Amino acid sequence: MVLKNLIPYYMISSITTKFDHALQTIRGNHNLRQLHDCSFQVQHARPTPPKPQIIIDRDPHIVQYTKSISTHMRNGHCHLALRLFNDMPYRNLFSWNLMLAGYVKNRRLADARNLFDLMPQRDVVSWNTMLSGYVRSGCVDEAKLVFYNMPHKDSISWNGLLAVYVQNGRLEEARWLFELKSDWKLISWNCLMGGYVKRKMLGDARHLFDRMPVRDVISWNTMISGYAQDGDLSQARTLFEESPVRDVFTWTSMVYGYAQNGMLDEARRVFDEMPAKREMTYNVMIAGYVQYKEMDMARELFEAMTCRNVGSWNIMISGYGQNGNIAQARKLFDMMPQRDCVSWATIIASYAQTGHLEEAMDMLVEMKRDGESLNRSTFCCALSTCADMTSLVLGQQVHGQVVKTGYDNGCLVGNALLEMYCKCGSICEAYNVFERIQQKDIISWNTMLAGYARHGFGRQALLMFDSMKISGFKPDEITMVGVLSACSHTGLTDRGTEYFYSMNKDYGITPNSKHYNCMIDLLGRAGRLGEAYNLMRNMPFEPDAATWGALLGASRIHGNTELGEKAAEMVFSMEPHNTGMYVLLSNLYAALGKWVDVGKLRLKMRQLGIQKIPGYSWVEVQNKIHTFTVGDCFHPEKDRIYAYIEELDLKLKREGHVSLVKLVLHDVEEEEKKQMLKYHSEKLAVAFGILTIPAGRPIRVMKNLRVCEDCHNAIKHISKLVGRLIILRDSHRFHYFSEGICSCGDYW
DNA sequence: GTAGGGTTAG
Repeated sequence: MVLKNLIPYYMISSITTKFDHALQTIRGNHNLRQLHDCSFQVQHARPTPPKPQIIIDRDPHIVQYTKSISTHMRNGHCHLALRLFNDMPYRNLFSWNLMLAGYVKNRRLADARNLFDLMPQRDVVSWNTMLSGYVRSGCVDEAKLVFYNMPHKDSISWNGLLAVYVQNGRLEEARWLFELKSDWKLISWNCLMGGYVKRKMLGDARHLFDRMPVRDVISWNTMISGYAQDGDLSQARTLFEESPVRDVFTWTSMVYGYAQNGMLDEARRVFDEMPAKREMTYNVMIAGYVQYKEMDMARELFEAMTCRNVGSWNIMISGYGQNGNIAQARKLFDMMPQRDCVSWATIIASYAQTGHLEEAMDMLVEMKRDGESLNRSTFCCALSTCADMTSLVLGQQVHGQVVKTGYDNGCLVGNALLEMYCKCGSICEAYNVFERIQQKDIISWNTMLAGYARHGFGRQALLMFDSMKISGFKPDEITMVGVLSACSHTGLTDRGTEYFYSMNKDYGITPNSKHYNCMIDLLGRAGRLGEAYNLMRNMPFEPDAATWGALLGASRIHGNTELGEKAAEMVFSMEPHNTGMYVLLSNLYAALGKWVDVGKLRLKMRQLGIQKIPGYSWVEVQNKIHTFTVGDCFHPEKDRIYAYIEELDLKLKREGHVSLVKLVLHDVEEEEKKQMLKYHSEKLAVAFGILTIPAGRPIRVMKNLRVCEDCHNAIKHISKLVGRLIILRDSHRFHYFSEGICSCGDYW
């Protein structure tokens, strides 16, 4: 819960074990063709003994075998189980079923299927086991196939099919199936109701709940927690009062509901009333305090706990981390009697979030030293940290580890890798990663698209958009932000406008504030400041700092002081310390030669305590800069600039730094060039040739002055030639980019 | 010693 605000939602989902668990199988890519291409093989080395006509189930020898097989399977040692299985003098149906169930439990669906196909005979348990394998892995089609081929179906089989629909959000089909027969077991009622609750279809859930012939504590809990999580505490409370049975989940759901919605006193009242509390309930209550920044209350309860579990510690650490008290977080972390991977992930995320990126990476190293193996969640966390540090070198190291564990073609880790490479400006690598992801999801596509857009590859971004649609993905809000920003950064004003106005009709997406901001940016860049301003005025919501920032950016490009000052004023009223905007305004003045105003602005900044702008000088950059965009391809000195850049690259390489400077040039089609020329007035320097410097290492190198004088001078020289550097900074959480400009030699 | 449901926290 606490981490939700820190890292992208798909990452937080991964932290819950359940998701991680599900993920292992869902991403395992078990389509039918691959089912047969698997490692499982029953050895036929020893001649098959004469098959006993009657299966002697109680044969003590066989029972011994099956017991051992079961133990091995429980411990995840499939190969040992298989060896025993192969060694058995003969195999009864029970042992086959046991092996099958073992494979299913260990997520080795392909092996399970192969075994299933080899079975000399199958009973309803075999079929149900196979079905459950597909159900757990979310393979709807395969599950259906198994279900329809089953000679005999019992309530478990029916429930399996229902579950596979429910779990994959295919509630219409589930509903249809449910109406087919009337003798559903309680478990299936609960299953369908749970599906409605998960989808926030509380009306449907309640309807079902009211129709239920029998209810058990699970039915009540599902409904209560549904209301509680939806914030409908009065309904939850009513049901809670009515419920004939309550268990720890019933109580905890109520505490959770109140705590989540900030009704901490109510939550505490229920909590105090609750008999026989468990750590879980304490943790929920503490997490509530943490979320509403009541760290003292959280601490008090934490101290009062007689038996804390790892989760309790983790919540407290995350709470301190989130509230900026990193020292306290670290102290608790060091005090912990036991740590799990989440503890590490939390402390690392806390460091990363508070800007202590180096410490974050150090902890990562320490974590490995401590023997904690990186799992998917921690890999994601690590990669996200690398991305925030824009440290390609570290990111590549983590990537190496990922490859070793074989997580790299999974979707979750794949997406994290993708994001890391995109943020570190290594767009080609990003594309390689993208291609390797076996089952791409919408996030993969969105990340790749946004990556292209961010780095000025507008055309590729739009191509991505098309292939994404061809692959059967429906663009979502985030996709459209990427598309609009791609148009904006490529000068495709008309196309962007078209997308904006038709996205509701075409994809059913109502433009949100981010889309509007993109549009304002798009129009502003094209010099259509009036239109941009009007659009802002007619937005269905109040303009925020980003909106005004886009206008300020446009005003800077087109030298419109009046609008620029107004926009800046608005930004500063909302975000007085938005350094990027100070730089923009300062550059607007500088471009118009208003040096007096520049001076005034700098004075004001100093008064505000903004001595140096982090991220805007070569020495101080460290964390903020993701990509330096130098000049445009029509720059008169373009060739010389590139020559210098290459020279610098060589020099740095000679000093032993790997791939420090990377030059990316676009292939621009003739027609597009014309469009660009038309779009950019001569004054503009908009991204076209992109110099991408993975900021982490080289910058740190320079900070430590380990770079030779030559290189330092070369860098200075480049920026002088270019005249100015456009720094693309992305506030990645919003997929929206604001630009700051640093004047030549202006290393504050 | 074989197959099916709800759940909190990080």
